[in-house]
Amino acid sequence: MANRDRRLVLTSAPIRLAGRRRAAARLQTRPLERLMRYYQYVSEQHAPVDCENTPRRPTLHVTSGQIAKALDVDPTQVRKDFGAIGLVGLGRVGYDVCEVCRTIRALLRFDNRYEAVVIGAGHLGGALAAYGGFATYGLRIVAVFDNDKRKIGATVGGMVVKPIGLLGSYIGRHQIPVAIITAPAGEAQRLADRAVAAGVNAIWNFSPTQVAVPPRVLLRHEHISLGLAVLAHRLKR
Amino acid sequence: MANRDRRLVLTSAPIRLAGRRRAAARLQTRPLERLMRYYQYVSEQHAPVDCENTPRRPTLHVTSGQIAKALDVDPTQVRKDFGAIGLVGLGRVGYDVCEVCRTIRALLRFDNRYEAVVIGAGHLGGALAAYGGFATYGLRIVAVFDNDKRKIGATVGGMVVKPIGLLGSYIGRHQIPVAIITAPAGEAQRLADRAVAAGVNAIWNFSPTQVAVPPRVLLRHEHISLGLAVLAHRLKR
DNA sequence: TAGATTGTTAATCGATTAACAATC
DNA sequence: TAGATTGTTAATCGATTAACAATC
Repeated sequence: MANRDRRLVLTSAPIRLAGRRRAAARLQTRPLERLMRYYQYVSEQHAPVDCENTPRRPTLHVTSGQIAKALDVDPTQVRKDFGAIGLVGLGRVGYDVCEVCRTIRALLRFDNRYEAVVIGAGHLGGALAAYGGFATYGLRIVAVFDNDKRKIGATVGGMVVKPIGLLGSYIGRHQIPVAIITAPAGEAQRLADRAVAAGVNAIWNFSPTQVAVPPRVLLRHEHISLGLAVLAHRLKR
Repeated sequence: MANRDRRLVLTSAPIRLAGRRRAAARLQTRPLERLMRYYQYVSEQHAPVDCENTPRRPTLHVTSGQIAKALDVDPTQVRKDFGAIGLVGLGRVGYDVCEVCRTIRALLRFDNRYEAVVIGAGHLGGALAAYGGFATYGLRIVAVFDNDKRKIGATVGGMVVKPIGLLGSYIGRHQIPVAIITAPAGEAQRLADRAVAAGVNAIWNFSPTQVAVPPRVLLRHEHISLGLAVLAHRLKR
């Protein structure tokens, strides 16, 4: 009975939105990453191509057990995470695949578009610039910068590499919120400083070193060698 | 006094090694990653070039507070992690920089050499193959495979791209323990299966999808878009 | 010595897992 | 109905933080 009341509340649009806002505000990195993994799995393995826009009948379902097994997490964890973002399942049936996808997309704001610049036109910078998959999550790379004369003017991921000298004015003029740093360790901090000074709100750092930014700027390190160290250590035991 | 005894024990080679083994066996992913970050920071910011082989006088020191501040962790955490791997500091002085580096290198077996193949000669595969930084941690990429005729025969990171058809025999003949997968999502599982069948002990997966492997095989996903989702979500609040 | 730093215990916090009634 | 699955509470576990004596 209490449960039934709750579902009624949750299907009422404005209150449900408020619920989502609260949940979003509270989401820590770990739960966020789990939601992301649920989304990847469910959208790839279970969802019909365009189910997010045109829900099908009969509805497809996925159980917490399926997700848990595929992603090597606890089924209870999945149900808890889903409950926390307002997803309600059906006993003996599971969760509506399209609703799962839609809810996570909305919560994580995949449909908000953000533009980014890549700083460093090396192999990794090129890989990121050329990778189309980020668009799914709302990120579009719009420019690539480098300070190597041999790279400036070359085409990377369909974009002409610009000199670092133009970085600040480009970010300012186009109000770019994200800078992706793929420069070598020795230059990462200096380049991050320039991007921050020009006004970015977030730094996504792929250089193999730590960079420091003011508290107002979001920072995420993508420590690739760190993953390697973990793998190597386990391999060597 | 108790402390003094402990230090004497720890400097006795065989017992110290046993201590390390125990510590290593217990290390979970999180602590391992922290140790790795400590190493990166201390070796980059504090260590003289070759201090691991030829310790300098006067000895350089680093405090848990310095490390904590730079890496945004708790100083107590640093001291605990260091204590757990047998590092002993000096009151009011800190930890011997070279000893920190040497101990972590030994514990994480950076000097053990492991060979790896890259499967997928796209931008990301090329970036990994060309990146020299992995050598620091013991990984050497020795071959790159692809099934695209336009890529086979091309040179990536100094290596000639081989056809996927040769993957199994190459891994078997050279006893390659690690396969790095940078193929598109749709092919990742099939390629992982082939690498596993050929005998690799570990899969380092950069494809934007989950792959499944038998329990005997180590698996590490490097979920790059996952980092993006976290960043984007925080940016959008 | 005085004061900064370590090493360690205890307290807190949060995340994970177990258990099970409610549900379809 | 019977049985699989959800939703939720309680218990466990581990990680983080606080506190402080010992140390240099």
